[in-house]
Amino acid sequence: MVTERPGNLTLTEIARLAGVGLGTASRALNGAPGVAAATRERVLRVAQDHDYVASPEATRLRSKTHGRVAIVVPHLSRWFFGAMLEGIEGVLREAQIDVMLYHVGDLEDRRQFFERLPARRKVDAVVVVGFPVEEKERERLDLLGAHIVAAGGQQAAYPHVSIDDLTAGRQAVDHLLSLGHRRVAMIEAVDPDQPFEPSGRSQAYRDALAAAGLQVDPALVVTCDWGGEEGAAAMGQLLSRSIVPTAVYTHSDEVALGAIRTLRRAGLRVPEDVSVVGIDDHPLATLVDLTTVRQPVHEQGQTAARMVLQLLDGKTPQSVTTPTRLIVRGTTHPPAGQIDVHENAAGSGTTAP
Amino acid sequence: MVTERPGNLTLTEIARLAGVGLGTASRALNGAPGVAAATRERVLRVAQDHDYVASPEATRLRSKTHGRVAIVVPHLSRWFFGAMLEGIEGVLREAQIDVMLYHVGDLEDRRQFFERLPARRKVDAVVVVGFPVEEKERERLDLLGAHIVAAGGQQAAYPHVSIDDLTAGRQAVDHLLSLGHRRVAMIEAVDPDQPFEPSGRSQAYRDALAAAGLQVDPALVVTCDWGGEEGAAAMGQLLSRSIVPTAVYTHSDEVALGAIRTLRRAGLRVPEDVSVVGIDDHPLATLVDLTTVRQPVHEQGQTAARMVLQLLDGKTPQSVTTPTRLIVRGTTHPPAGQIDVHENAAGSGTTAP
DNA sequence: CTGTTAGCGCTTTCAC
DNA sequence: GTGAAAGCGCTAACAG
Repeated sequence: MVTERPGNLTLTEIARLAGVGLGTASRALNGAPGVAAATRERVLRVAQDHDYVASPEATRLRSKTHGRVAIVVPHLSRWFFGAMLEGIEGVLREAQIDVMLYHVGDLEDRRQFFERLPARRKVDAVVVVGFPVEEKERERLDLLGAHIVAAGGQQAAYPHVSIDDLTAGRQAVDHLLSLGHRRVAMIEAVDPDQPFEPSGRSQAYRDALAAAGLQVDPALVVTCDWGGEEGAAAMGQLLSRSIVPTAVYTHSDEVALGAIRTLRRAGLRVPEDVSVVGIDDHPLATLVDLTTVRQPVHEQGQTAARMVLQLLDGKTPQSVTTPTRLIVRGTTHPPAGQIDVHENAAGSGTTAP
Repeated sequence: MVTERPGNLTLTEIARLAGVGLGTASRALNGAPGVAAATRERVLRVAQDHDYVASPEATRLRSKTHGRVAIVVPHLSRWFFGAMLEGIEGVLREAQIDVMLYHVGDLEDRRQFFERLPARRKVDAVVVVGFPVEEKERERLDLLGAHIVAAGGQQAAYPHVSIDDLTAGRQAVDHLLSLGHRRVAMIEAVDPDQPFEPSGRSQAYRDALAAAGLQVDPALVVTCDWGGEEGAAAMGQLLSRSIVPTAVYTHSDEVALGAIRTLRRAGLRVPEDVSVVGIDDHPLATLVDLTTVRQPVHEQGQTAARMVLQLLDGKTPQSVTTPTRLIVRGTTHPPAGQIDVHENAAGSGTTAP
């Protein structure tokens, strides 16, 4: 419990205090073979007493490895990314690997990240969360000389884990269709801070309608930036058009919540007049009784981290697609006037404000 | 643009390629004085061409500093913590400082963190977010030999930034009181994963009632774990008691949302029958028209990071308390009938749509 | 088993 | 100005 210069003795000092050579001290501390039990014991005690820890810089300098991985995320305050981070960090921490965080909030941040590569020579692997890495960026990333894993985005280029947007979207739209809706609108969300990327969730809408023998009516589709307020505005646009939908499919729960607010403010009841479905199963979705498609985000994060571990272990991980599931709650309902269709909702009553 | 072994030449090699000595190369790259312009130019070009970056381990080994700070958070998927993280990371990144992330999700994680001190000898400072550090833990933290800053929690021990819970709570409760409410309930939230800490938000409730000349009725107070579902259950408890409140003060927006769901499911209208107020101004609050007390979380994060920068710069930062502000939206309203009290019939089947 | 000796890649005197 | 040399704290290879 002797502690003066808080825990920064050098190995050499520890060795001297324990009355052994530098090499022996090192071996003892690292559990390397070839040290007498008694000697090891003594060294360990001295180290313990002085709260000794090896200098990571020095250790890493020799060992060529960093024991660190970088996580690159475009957002930090959105639930999806937080949950992903939590999943990744959890298994990495358990493996005693340090996590470095890089936030690339907008295009400029992103450009800088790939140009400066601040993680350069600092990490053994990087996990890219929730955005597709472009060709040019991939070249830069190669310079890191680190393993790369993608989480929450389709990335043919790297081992990755994500949901199938095509399926998730189908689950949402098919649900509306099977309730009997025919005028199904879509609010498609794009991330304004990232390069445009054609979305599987949008394709799913077209596929679902086609499968049901319906035409896509451009008047029923509107695009907005990702986010609740944006979804609310988009719903406003939809309502200003000639044709009013009986159901709205949105790309995310946040957008769905915004849409619902607009609908209610316009005096429309949800779900009696208009049904709304989201994607994600955000923790607050259940609190507002939102029908949605659940994706296991935390789990995806864990899986991504395990893939990193495999990579560091010299193995080649398999990309995985995590399943999604429709969660029927109170914001979807057969269209007004429609005399009950077979499929029933599990949701309980909601209220208009 | 010559790149074979992806960006991992050593300074020695660069020096040789540039036809200069090791020392000169180092000086040139670091913008140190005493290098002929032409020479510096040449070295820079060679380095550029080979995508050279110095080995951080080697550099740090000599320089005794890490250029890294740790952020310790108890939650990652909750908006508050994500926003805080975003604020901190932003200014740190701008200062070219790397961020290491440590999640201490529950008591066990927390114990391990302080016992193992994984950030030991790896960071120049640590930012503790949203939880009070105990005496014992502080001793361990001292071992890090790093600067410490606290964000989002009252920590007399360290420079810190946070809101004043007493004030925030008062703003919420006083609002209800000023609307004319007299039967004001409180759902107080505690973090089940952290040691119990008396909350300023609870004290604010007592203070506000006292100031209004009202008694605290234990039947109107219920405690729950932090979170929406928990808030919903707590509201259920409140409704099962003899006396039904006309207004409910909750410690956070998530809890408020849960409470609202329960109220509506019980057939009570919000705000006509019962008013509800939260704290935080969660981004979704506006989408559900929740009256709340806003705290500038992102900004708190930025401030905390700037404090870190000052500390690293040898200065002594001043702790700061960020102001909060009541945001009146649609979930609060004067009590029904102000005069006539009994028309509530809780739990009956008056279910609105 | 254990002490000694090279470096890991870099920064920083110190001479020239 | 610039090169050579001395470490930063540690691990690994080498002799004892």
